[in-house]
Amino acid sequence: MPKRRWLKRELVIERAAEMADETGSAADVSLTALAQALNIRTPSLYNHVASLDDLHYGLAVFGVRQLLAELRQAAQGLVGEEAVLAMATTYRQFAHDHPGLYPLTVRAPDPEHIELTALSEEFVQFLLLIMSSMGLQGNDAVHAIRGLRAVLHGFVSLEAAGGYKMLLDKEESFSRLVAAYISGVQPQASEGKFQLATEKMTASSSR
Amino acid sequence: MPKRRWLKRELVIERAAEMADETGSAADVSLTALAQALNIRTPSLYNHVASLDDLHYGLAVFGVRQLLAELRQAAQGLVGEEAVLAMATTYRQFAHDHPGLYPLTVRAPDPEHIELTALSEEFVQFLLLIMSSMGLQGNDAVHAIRGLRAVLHGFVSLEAAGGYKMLLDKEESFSRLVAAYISGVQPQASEGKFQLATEKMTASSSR
DNA sequence: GTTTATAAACTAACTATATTAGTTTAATTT
DNA sequence: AAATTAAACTAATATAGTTAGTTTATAAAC
Repeated sequence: MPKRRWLKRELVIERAAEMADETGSAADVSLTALAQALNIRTPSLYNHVASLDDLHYGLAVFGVRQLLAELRQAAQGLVGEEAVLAMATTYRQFAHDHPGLYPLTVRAPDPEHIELTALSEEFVQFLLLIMSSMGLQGNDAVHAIRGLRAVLHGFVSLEAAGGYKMLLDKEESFSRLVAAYISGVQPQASEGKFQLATEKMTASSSR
Repeated sequence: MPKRRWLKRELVIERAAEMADETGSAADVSLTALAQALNIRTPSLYNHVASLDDLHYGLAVFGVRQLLAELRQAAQGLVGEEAVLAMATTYRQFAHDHPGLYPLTVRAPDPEHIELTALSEEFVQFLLLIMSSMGLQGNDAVHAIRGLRAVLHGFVSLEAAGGYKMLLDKEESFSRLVAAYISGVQPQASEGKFQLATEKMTASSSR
């Protein structure tokens, strides 16, 4: 029974990610179960992760990196509505394929966690680029990103929670939702496609 | 130290709800902590709840009932866009006021749980009524409900997750999102306000 | 090639949590 | 006043995360 040296943090997290996606939730990947899957004793895991929380953090990094990569690939070469639609479809697919990992990608990073914070920032920049191709810039673009993430996350997490039990086609609900949001967020045609990043004086007031 | 007889399930759940909203998560209301708050020993809780899961179920019922009541009151006497906006504001406020309870209101009920299932059905009926006042019926209305819940849940849960860290006003992001969704989901003016419940042939295709 | 150092495994033990079994007792009902 | 019931109790168990201290295979240094 040799003392292996090849077991790295990355492998631990990958295995945990697999297990989380198999069971559908990261919450029931216990250190005990993970250690068993890796053929080591539970306390040995602490050579690779500092705590259960740290494992979850590692899973979050792992998940966000993969999600961002897939979204980038999906939107590659596309602009405007097409880019948003492609991204939306891929986002939803990721949530379906990774029911355990996905929820961990949502929690905003503790500023102390530089790696995840940087990834989050990349994510925002990527979305800003897409919004720019939609003709949205400055504050408008930030509001639009917040809205888009809310739409996507809301739909896929309600789906995962078992909502939408009626027989009606969920894909159509999703595409209608995204379409409705896009059409509602698009700048007026009269303003020209590329406006400056100045704050628009819209009707919506803040309190 | 008398053996009290006044401690009922309802009181246990109310106290648990308070604690969940204080700490911000139902997950860290342990039976031990709850028992201490009620001045009883942990196993005594099992006279009122069957398990930790059952406690969470009780909290879900408690939360959904309260949420639905507040939404009904908010939408009272309003129709169309105004009703939707009032409901949206109240929904978000509920999530803010009840950070521990709110997430439990989202999980779709196990069909075995008749009480929660009935409440869920009530919820849908309430939303259908509002959609009807928006001129949406039949499948259109169901798609619209799914979308609206996604929008609301998505926004408030991202907010709770600590997203939206930029300085930009969150209230404005929210009102823009709801406004965008409403404008995108509204039936075309040319079709008349009350159309029949026939399926529209829209562009969106399902795969 | 032997020695040394290191990192990763191990065992043992502790704490906290949910849960079950069996007992006692106060409050209600007869 | 007696009998019943329900809600509290004590005691004990299983599982989870975690820490401390030890052993040992691998990698580095001589």
